[in-house]
Amino acid sequence: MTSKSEQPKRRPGRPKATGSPQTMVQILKTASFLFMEQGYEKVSLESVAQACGVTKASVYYYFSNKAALFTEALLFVLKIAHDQTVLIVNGPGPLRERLSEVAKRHMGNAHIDFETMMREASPELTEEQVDRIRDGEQALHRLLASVFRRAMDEGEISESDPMLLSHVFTATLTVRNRKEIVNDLQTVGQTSSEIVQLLWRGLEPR
Amino acid sequence: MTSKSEQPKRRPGRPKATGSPQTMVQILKTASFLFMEQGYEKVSLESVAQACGVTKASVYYYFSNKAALFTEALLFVLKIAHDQTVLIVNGPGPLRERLSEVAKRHMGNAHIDFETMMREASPELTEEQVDRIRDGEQALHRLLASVFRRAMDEGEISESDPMLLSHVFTATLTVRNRKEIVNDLQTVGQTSSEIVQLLWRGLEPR
Amino acid sequence: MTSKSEQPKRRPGRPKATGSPQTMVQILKTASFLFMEQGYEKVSLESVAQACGVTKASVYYYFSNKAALFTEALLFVLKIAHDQTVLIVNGPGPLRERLSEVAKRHMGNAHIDFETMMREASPELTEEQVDRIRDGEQALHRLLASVFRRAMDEGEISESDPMLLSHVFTATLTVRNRKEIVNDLQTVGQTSSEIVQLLWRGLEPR
Amino acid sequence: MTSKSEQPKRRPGRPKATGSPQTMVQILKTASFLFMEQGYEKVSLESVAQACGVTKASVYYYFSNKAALFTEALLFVLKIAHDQTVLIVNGPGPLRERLSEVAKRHMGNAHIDFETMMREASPELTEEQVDRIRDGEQALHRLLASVFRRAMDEGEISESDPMLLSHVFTATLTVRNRKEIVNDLQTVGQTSSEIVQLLWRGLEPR
DNA sequence: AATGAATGAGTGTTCATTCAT
DNA sequence: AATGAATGAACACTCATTCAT
Repeated sequence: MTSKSEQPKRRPGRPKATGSPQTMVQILKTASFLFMEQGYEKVSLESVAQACGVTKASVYYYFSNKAALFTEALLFVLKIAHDQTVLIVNGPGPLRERLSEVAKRHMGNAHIDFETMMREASPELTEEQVDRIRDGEQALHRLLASVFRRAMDEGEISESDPMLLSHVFTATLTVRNRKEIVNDLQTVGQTSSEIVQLLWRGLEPR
Repeated sequence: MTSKSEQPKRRPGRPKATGSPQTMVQILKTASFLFMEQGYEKVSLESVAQACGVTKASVYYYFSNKAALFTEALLFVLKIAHDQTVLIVNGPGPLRERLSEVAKRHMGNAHIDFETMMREASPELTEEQVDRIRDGEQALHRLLASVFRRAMDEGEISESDPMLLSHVFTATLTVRNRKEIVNDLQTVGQTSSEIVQLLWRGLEPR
Repeated sequence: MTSKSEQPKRRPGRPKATGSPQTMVQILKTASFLFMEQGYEKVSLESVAQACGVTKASVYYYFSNKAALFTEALLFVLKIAHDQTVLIVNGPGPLRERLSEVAKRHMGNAHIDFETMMREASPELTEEQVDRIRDGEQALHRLLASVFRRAMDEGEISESDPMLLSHVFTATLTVRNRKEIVNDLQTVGQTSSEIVQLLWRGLEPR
Repeated sequence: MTSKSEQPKRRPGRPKATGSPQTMVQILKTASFLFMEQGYEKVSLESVAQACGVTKASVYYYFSNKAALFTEALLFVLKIAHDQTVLIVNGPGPLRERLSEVAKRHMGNAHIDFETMMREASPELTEEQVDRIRDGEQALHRLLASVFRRAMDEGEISESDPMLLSHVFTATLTVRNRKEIVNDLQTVGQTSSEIVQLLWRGLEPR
């Protein structure tokens, strides 16, 4: 945001970034939603454009190709998810309730498995793009891991690999995609609570 | 009416060429692998055919269209997974070790989130096809749920919804898709053990 | 039907002609019906085979390819039409009534315009095949023309080119394909009578 | 809200390139010709595209699918035929000569039987598309019927069903497709005259 | 800043045809 | 006499991408 106009043509990093942010943000939001809902292949640039009320060519005006749009869109949602999560985990109350809250948030947004989407999209992305997305994802996991680490240090939860714990925690949340489960239990809120409770107490009787 | 009705009525034409189901099974196996690895859209019938060393038209000889092939392929892997799992869960030893074994098996096979794949493919499948796949999937979950149910009855694990438990358990296994995790820990075997342990003991300190 | 077994391999003319006539005739009849109903392209050999309860390969056993089957099928129906027409035109009664009868017959069978079908099929036929069909068609027209010729000689109808007359006569019969007309008038019989009357009296008032 | 609402709101982006409808009309004309010559199935979009010097994808840019192109193409020729016919039938001179003129025009254009083509295409068209084409066709028949009606009222021709008359009249014109006839008589003009004369005077001697 | 037009490469699907049995 | 298996060529259709304006 600072020294943008200094260099005449800065190649790496976020590519085209001129244009009224209005339209660009609109495209980004729409694309994010569609990608998270349908995955990489199923979303056509035509559909993104239509949903924004612009033409395909306009999308290309802001994003050099589908891979770039996908990358920015994912970084966009990861950023939001991260920010939301920071607010929640740093909030007050016992860890377990904060985790339930995080679970509720995630299960309300993500519709398709992140890993599966990446597996689908990776072949079309540049290495750099994959790395950037991975970084965004890692940030989220590092955030959760740090929370777990702290909780272990304070004896709030028992000892284990915090990073693995973060992955297991988020993996569990994909249960929300399974219709039978969520329908049976009616509300996302209830499901998320149950899952966290399950994870919290473990299988072993005590 | 001569000597025709004496013999078991040998059907005319080229006999079913004992080695022939080979091709069909070959296609089925290949398709299963590719679909589980890349999802529905990404797998082209061309690629399936090529991987089998036959032509696209040959695939159509055995399966009337992509949706049909997909359906049979998934039922194929679900059947195998179910059979494998039956063997393991009915085996000897403590539940926890049997679950680790199941986890190891699953993580060695499934590459992409089942739900995500179904979400991708559903629009192209007939209702009946979706139902058949769902049934196959349910069978697996019912199997696990019954195991959990029994373990609860015997006080081996603490009480909770066994079906939800089954979904959470399988969801956790998708962690294997996340390269960093599995790579860091080197072996699928170790990861699966750690995950089951995590699930077993829960987060709460005791 | 006579000196078939004399020469070892007689190439020209009707090609393969072994096999139980049963099946062959069945295929011929079925194909005739389908071709007359749907035209050349729309009829797949698969559909012919299925309608006969045999396999595609069996069709090939009797007819070397689609063009050959088409040719034989058309000659088959033309022969029948010719025979039927001979019976009618040589019958008793005034010409006008015999023509109405011919009209009724034709309109009951032919569903698609002969010329249009030939235009569709010609590019796939050999010159010889086209000629043979044309000959069969011509025979029908020559038959009608001879009838007209005789009627003119006897002063039963006024003088004109008998061959053109035959073509005009048969062309008029295609009116039967136009649903509105035939539906309005309810019966094929009535329509054919009306058409012949129209042709008979002409437009000019007298 | 500044100086925006003053100007007639010049739409952004590349203007409609005055010469551009060229391509669409070109495709329409070419398709019309090919469909009228070869029918629905035989015309591939590839061939249409090639004949226009564009790619298949360009055809799809203007027409959403083959059925749509077919519909527009037929409406296009029906419109032209209607307009031409209006000019002729409303012209001066005796009805018989005007009909000869109409015959000459039609026989110069239509190459395949309309009904047969519709029978071939209908299964692929939407109901609405079929209706639109039928409407266009009916318009032509109603036009001719009205001419006949008037002529009957004025005693110029003898009484009969004017709509049937229109169908018979146009059916007769398909004689032009039969090569032998038209070739024998050398010119379309002469054939059309002869046909109309035949229809005019009828078969019955006077 | 945004667009209409055009394209090339690919996808699922169909079908006539062949051949060993 | 009849068949199961396999194929190649075509076809309708989609989509990411480019470019002049």
